[in-house]
Amino acid sequence: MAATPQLLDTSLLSMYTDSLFPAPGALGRRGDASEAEMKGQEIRRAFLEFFESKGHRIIKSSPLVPQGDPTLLFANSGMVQFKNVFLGQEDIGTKRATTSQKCLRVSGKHNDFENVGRTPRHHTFFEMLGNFSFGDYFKQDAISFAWEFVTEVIKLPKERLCVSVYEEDDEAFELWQKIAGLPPEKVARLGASENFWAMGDTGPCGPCTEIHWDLDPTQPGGIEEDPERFLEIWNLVFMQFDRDASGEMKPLPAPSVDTGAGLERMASVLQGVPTNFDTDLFDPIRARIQEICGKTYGEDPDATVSMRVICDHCRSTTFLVGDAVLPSNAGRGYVLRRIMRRAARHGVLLGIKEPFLYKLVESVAEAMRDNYPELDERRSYIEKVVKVEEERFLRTLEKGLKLLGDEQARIKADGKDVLDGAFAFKLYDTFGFPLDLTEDIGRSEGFAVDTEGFNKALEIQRVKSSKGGKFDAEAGLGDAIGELVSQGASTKFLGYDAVEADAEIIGIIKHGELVSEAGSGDDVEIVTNRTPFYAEKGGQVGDTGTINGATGHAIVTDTQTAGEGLSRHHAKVANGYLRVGDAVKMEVSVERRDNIRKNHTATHLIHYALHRVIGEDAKQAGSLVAPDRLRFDFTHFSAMSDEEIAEVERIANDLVMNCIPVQTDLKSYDEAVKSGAMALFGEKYGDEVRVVACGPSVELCGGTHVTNSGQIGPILVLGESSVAAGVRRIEAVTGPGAYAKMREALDAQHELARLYKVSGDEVVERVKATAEQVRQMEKEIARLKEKMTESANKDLIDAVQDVGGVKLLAAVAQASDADALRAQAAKLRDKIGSGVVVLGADTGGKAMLCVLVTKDLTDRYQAGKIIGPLAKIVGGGGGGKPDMAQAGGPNPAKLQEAVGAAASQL
RNA sequence: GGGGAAUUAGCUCAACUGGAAGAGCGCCGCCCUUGCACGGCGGAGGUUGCCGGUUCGACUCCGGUAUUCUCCA
Repeated sequence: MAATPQLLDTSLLSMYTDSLFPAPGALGRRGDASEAEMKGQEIRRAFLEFFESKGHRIIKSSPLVPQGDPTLLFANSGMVQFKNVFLGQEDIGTKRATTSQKCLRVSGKHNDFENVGRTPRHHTFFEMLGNFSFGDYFKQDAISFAWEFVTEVIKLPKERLCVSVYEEDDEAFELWQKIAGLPPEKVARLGASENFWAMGDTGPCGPCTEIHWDLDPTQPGGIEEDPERFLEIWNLVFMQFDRDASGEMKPLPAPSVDTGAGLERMASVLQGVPTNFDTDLFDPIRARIQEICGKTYGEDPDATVSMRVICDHCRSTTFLVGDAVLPSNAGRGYVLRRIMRRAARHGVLLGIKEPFLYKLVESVAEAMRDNYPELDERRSYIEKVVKVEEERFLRTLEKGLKLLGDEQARIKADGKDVLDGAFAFKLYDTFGFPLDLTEDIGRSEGFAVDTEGFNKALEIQRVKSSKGGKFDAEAGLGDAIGELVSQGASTKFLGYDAVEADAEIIGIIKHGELVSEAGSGDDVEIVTNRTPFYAEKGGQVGDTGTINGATGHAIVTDTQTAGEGLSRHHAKVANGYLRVGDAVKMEVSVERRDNIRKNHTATHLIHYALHRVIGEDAKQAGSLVAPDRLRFDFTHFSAMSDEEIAEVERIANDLVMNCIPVQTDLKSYDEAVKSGAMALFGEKYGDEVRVVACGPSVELCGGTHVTNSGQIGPILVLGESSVAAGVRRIEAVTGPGAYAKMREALDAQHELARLYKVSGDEVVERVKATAEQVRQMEKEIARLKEKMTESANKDLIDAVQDVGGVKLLAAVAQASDADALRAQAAKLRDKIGSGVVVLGADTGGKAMLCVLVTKDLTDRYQAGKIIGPLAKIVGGGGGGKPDMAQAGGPNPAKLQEAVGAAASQL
């Protein structure tokens, strides 16, 4: 969202290069003794308390991973968690809010993350201070609040401030002069690209106004003349219009305010330091990096850039892992991996030779402790994740170095000094070896890299990838749902207490469009005002069942959520027709739902048992609760031992056998967490949450459960496996499914016992003994075969003939397969010392031939050449190496003829 | 979601255009030997991830599948 300070353009770099790399001694903060500089934490607190005093509620930062918003990878501004509030789809019980929001930005027009560290103010991770009005106050108050805070609370000198407004926003232009007393030349009118904000092509939008800090007041001119001299510190967005598809802007009935001020740059201004990285927010991190690499920040320009990169990236890394993101090869995890690898790469540039990023987690936690105490709690876990990923990357680099070394030898042998761009790309694309590292090595080893070829290959790959994007079959569905939502439709869920209910159809979607009626055979989405059907959420699959109306009935095959508070029933109309407005009776498939309940409660018990057995670091990383099975993914760095799995299963079953009632309470989030409920981190919860308790297992959960653990029946863990790096999966069955599985296993055991004629508990020993017996017998057979071959060879050796001074042994032998034939021929070859051996055999109706030539003769006779014509005789083909060849054919009757022809081949 | 790779002994990895599955480390046994990565000899350990196809013959080629790595979105 643009409701944020825009990150400075890289062009600033050239202008302020000098201040980017000041002499070491010059790094001190602004030395005004008259005015104690504010610490980052003090700025944050002052901001929140200031707005609290103006009637705002202080709200916690939401996690970096936005909930229920697939369009956004990460929270990138303060307003993200209030999106639905601004749209009027959610009520949080206050019209004024203020936050310090953790944000992450890795791409976008002004902030390619490759720039981070090279400029004074680019970050991937940063904090945004904001105040929000949801249809309450508007421009006048927003401006006067901001001005009061800037000039009276943090006391920035008025003469170094100026503002900008949207060129058509006369109202804001006037207000600044009136409220702040700014002369017109200090209020710049800027165009839409700078000062007009929109959430998307349609929807809420409006003008912005920004407060800027003059970096060099000795220069003449204002923002319009010299934009790069001014540092934007606060952006106020006035959500004023609603833009429709035609581009027409209608005024919103209750205009809103959304503001954002970057904490890091505000601190840099208040502390009088040249870059955000020099603020106290980074003190412990900078100190630790210097300690690790033994270099001094600010001394060497390249090293300083590397340290800044690491400063930034270790914050992103720590917070991302803390919000349950794991490094992976797709989506959010991939972004995390790239950030970490870039940091690791800069570590190498600083001369650090081993994993070090994980050591910075502690420093980040220390620097952010005041506002994010949870980092301390999760520290050991975060460190573990980071270290594992760093080690993985080092392995990747090693592999790449080896490949590069091989290729380097090759180009040197060819007398070239340019590394193929395609090879550099392959190294990068397939093995994750960074291009800049390849270039570095080239520089020291004396070869160039064809970067043009590299970029070409990258472009081809990019086009190929984006073309692969799946056609969005549900695109129309989103629009239809949106229309229903805007009509104020919502579905009340009754399924905690009921499995059937009367309801009214409020929407039917067919082929992505809203229709008024669905006829027999139609595949549709049916939306009702209330429903006992559980819509897939939190891993629990959607319910199935039937919807019956007076004129027809439909079979529900799945239920999904559709945006805020809406459920859609995927159904096929079996007969008759259903219409919007119809009163219907909705019935959930009870048996299926009961099995889901069992599996869901069992999932909680397993989760609890895992914590008991392998510790609190076993964080939930996903789950599936289906009628026939359950799956539970959790973070853990090694395979579980059989004993651990057995222990988890035992604990879970103990809880079942104790028949513990399951209690569900509605509580406030804070109250729930205080009472010890397990909340998933990285998850956003509403103010009121459901707490599901079954004995010692207490979790926040919106799913459906049994009423007593005894109803679950046996819990049987089927296996434990790996899903991704650092994530393990447990699969289990319960109730009837578990019983059937156990019955099956016992039946198999009984069958084995019967076949082996032993009692059930002796089966394992008996099978072991039998396997050993088989092994011994196989050995004995091999020994006997060899003996037989030897005696057969005694006869064959007499058949040696002399062909032009070369010994030739050509004969038909007895052999069961090609391997045996070859072994036999090898024995004969060793016996004759020098010569050619040609053996044929009938192996189960197939003709096999084998030709061996002793090494001293391979320059005159090649086994592969000799065998060709012979193979043709038996109707097949073959070949091999100079000293050994094999062939086969379908005609064993001609074996004698083939072997006889050998002499003529010499 | 789409592309590129990898999967061989307990571990790390070889095996050329399809033609006898190997090395180093580890393990077991024996010998030698009072010290640091001792040395020597011998041995066990393999359904080459799984399923299918092509071929006289597949670790090798083709298709599918699983897992891991990696790039792009």
